[in-house]
Amino acid sequence: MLKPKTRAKPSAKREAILDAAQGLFLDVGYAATSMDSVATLAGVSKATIYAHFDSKDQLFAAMMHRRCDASFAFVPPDDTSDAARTLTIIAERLLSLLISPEALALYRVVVAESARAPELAKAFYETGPIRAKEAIAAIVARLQLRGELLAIQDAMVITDQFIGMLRAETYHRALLGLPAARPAAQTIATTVETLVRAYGRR
Amino acid sequence: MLKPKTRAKPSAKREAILDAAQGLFLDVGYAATSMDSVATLAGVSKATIYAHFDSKDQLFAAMMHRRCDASFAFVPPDDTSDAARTLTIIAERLLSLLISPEALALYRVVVAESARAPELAKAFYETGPIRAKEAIAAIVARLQLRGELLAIQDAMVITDQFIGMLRAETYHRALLGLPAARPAAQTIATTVETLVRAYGRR
DNA sequence: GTCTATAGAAAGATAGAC
DNA sequence: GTCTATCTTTCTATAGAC
Repeated sequence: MLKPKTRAKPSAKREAILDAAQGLFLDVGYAATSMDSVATLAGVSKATIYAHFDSKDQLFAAMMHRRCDASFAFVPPDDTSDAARTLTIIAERLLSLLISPEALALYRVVVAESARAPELAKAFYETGPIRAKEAIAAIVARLQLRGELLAIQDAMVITDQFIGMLRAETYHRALLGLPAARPAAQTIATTVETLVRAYGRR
Repeated sequence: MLKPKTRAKPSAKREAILDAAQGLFLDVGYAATSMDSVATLAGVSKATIYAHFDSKDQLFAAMMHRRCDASFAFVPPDDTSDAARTLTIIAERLLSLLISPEALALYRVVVAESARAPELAKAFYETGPIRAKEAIAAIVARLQLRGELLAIQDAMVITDQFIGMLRAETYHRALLGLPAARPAAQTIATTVETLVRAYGRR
């Protein structure tokens, strides 16, 4: 048996358990989710859960990996347009990913558990945010090669600033469950403007 | 009796309870902190806690308010220097506040509980982040008045972008408990450079 | 205000039948 | 693999003495 238990072939009960665990972990958090409630929601017995997953921790980790794959699937756009147009499309796609209820809930619970389970936080970061970030940095680098953006700063740094400005207000408030102060479209527009002013073709 | 229980005069036992609650809530989270463990750590009986606080929720809220006052005391700098120098000092002070272990832990647990306790998240935001943000926006506005920064964009928007870029990588990784990818000083330097390139005097 | 003692419910995990 | 039943511990909150 080479594969670990948590990567076993999908079965109906196993998927039902993961679905239930996802709903509860993302809704009420790790500690407040009981294995009993997962069993009830999944329509199985608690013993069946332990037949598929060694512990509550491993169930949580399996749920997180499955959701990361689904929540951070960033689709890079064509980058044949000018900088402003390309960055705007990236911003729209990224922000709609980030402020989706599922992605927010996953981020909340991973942040909450990062002190208790550091390797989990690391796995999350490398399975989720880093992938989107590297995809965006590659596009920024190509914009620099084409002269659409000045190459006076590292593409990764510009990408970090890009994502940081996008997450500044809209995302921060959404993460705390507060109503938006500004429309997301406005945040996107001002972010792109600022980047183009700083790094756009002169 | 006008004042609510959670604002009663400080007593030795009450402070000990709050100290213990803070240590545990910030360390292991809300759900994983038991009233028993708070009592033991504070050196009091559990009944004494309930004599001072109506419930676990109210104990948490009292702890949060006390820590917000301590963790978000942003001291605005002189703003008689040029934009780059002023922004650098602000960035240094803000980032050292934000990535302090206490502020990170408080943010983690408030984010984690924001779905369960929305009014708590709101109180946190208004007692903590908003205060620092408005203090910074006021300085940005004065820099604009003095012509150190162009007034082509709202001071609040520039402030959001400023804070967003600062929190982008250093803070994001710190929040997840991951080692820093770059020194904070570098993030500060590139952030200030970008803002000055976009909004600095021509 | 502060304590001891405890009620009553619920937690994570397992034994053993099938 | 899946179930019922249960072990053992721990949880929030309270009763009642002082």
